[in-house]
Amino acid sequence: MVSNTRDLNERSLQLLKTLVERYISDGQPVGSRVLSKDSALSLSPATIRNVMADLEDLGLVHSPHTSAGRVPTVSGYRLFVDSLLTVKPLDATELTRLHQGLSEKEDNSQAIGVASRLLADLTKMAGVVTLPRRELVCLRHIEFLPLSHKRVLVIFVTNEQEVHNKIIHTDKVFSASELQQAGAYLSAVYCGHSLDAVRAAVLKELQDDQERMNQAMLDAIKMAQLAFESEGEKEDYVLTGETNLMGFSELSDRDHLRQLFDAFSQKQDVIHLLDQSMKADGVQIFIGEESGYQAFDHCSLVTSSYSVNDEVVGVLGVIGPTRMAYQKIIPFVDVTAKLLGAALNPKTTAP
Amino acid sequence: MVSNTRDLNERSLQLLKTLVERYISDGQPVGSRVLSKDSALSLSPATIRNVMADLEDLGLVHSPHTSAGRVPTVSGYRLFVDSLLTVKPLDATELTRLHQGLSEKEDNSQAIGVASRLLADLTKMAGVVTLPRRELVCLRHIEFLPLSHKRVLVIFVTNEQEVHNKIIHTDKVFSASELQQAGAYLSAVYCGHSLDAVRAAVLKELQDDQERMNQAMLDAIKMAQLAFESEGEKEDYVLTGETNLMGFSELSDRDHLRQLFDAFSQKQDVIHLLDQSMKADGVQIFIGEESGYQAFDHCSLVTSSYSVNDEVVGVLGVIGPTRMAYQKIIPFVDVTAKLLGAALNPKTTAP
DNA sequence: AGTTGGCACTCTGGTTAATGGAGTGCTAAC
DNA sequence: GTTAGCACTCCATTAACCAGAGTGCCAACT
Repeated sequence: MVSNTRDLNERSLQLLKTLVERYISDGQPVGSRVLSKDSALSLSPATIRNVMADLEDLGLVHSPHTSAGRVPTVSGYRLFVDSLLTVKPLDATELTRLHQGLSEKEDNSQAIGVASRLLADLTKMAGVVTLPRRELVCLRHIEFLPLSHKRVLVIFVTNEQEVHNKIIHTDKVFSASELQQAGAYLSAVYCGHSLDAVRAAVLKELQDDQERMNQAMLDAIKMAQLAFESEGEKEDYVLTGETNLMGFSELSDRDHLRQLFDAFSQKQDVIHLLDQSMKADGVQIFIGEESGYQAFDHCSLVTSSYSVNDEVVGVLGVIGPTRMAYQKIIPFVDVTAKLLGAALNPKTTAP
Repeated sequence: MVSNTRDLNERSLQLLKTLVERYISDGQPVGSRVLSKDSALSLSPATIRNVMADLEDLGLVHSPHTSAGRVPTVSGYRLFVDSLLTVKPLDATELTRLHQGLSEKEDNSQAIGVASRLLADLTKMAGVVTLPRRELVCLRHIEFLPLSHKRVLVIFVTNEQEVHNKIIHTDKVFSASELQQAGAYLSAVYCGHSLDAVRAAVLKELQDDQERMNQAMLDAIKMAQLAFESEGEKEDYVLTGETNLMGFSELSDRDHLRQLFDAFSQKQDVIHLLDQSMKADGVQIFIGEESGYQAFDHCSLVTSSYSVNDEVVGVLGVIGPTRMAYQKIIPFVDVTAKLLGAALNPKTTAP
């Protein structure tokens, strides 16, 4: 079961490679005869059958039934993408479409949407892009509006133009003008800092001795604390082209499909998965069950983190059947990530 | 092909009714024998066959093949829901769940989401709720923030706590304080008016002689015009439980399913359809092809508009296979709409 | 020792035929 | 107008069969 490159000679690897390539393009179990013709090696089908038996022992390929050809297993795909695969450069039309779509957008969230759509349209699979991380984003403006029942509406703007809002509950009733002052004060003090930094600073203020602050400042700080606490949880993503997945026979089973779409609408599992690939940079791949989520058992996920100002802020990727053209998808996801990073307006730098 | 109640005697209608009910509950074409037993009328299967032949001539039922029972056609369903159906009252547990879920929410958009989920969960089909109409909503606060390149970020708050934002392009560059003044001015003048009213007032100002306004006021008005123009287009809805639809055998065809889900993600057809039912109040039903959208050919849509302060502000409904339990769904959608209307915080009344 | 041709064997997928069941339409009798 | 009876049609399931594809293994070859 150990699938290590060292266990196998050059020839076996070569054969595994052509087998995977062939299976990816045809979708049919591939037998010894076609493999014999397909591979550069000139070997008879019989020899190839011997090799196949070895590969099967190693758990790299699998035969659906006695007289079918072989199909790559998850480990087979893994070995393929890790050490065998030769990436295909993007073709020109795809590249131009990417460039066109992702040239400077005036609106970041628009760029996210476009990226997701491009991923889906060009790969004919599902495209997913996470929204850029909040913590790394910097505060530009904040204000408060009074609501009824000791509730306050917080509106804050980050980066160039992203508007967020939240309702907080306060201890006492504030007048509109008090709230306005608080907003002005906080805007003045914290503009240009990242949300992370603001959160930290606010906490520190609250712990420090509060002698030197007047009541209004203290109230403002308290509200800021409420506004920004646990603001990190609302991660989200834009998913496009889910319906493309319904076309694939390997996913067309009703139950699988349903599990998958359920996962999409509950979002949680997908977010976890994407989060994982945020840590590593560069392209990351989850093949079939590797993801650990049952819903994705028959899917693969090719992701790449994207960065603004050399800082990883999000992840994007493609979801499709395990049998996907990794040679093309991998570079494709890679450059899309880079282009998206470039397209996003850099955050206004902190003073 | 004319399916008019007058063309048919009581007995035929009675039989059609039991046929539809039976088909709804079983999903099998219903034959003369079962119908003979099911109906209160004591008629022999042979007699029933005669009646069925009549109903078939009228286009109310249809036989999948020579020796299958009958299945209601779209007109059959239509006649059923229009004149034959006896509504089933909601059962207690459903009612309590609705009440619980839709008791006063602090956040309107939260209530919308809950309503959608309840519709989906309790019917085991897909639930949809449109966001409340913007035009009827009243302005509470507006302000402007400068962006680069003559762009301005508009943030406005409507009703109690809904925050909207938009980027507009201005003729000249404004400073932050100019923009702040403009916001303050507009907020002061137009707060409490509906967006519709504001839009109208702004236009009027621009057409009137502008002598009595200073430049700053004029700029403010112009920006308001930009901010509110064509703001009506962004209609949207919350759809839940789409995946429930994958369970129905009549929709499980890959192509149909895909069309349907495509329609869901493109939204526009669904919006059109929902818009239509916004006009009529009370429950509205689209059966199969009646909707006019191919994607919904095998679906039915039961909707009801919901109102706040006696004004229709949105629509909600359930999407499922044509063969759905209309007797239950109709009252269900009806009360959900009423409860949602009640749950939504009434808009702050205009002065 | 590795490679190859040959051959028996297995499994699939499609086609055909046969059978039973369900339900109809029609006719003739009530 | 209603009903029983009957012939007929169509579907679904099962079994049988066949051709095709591909394997595994053995014995022969290099």
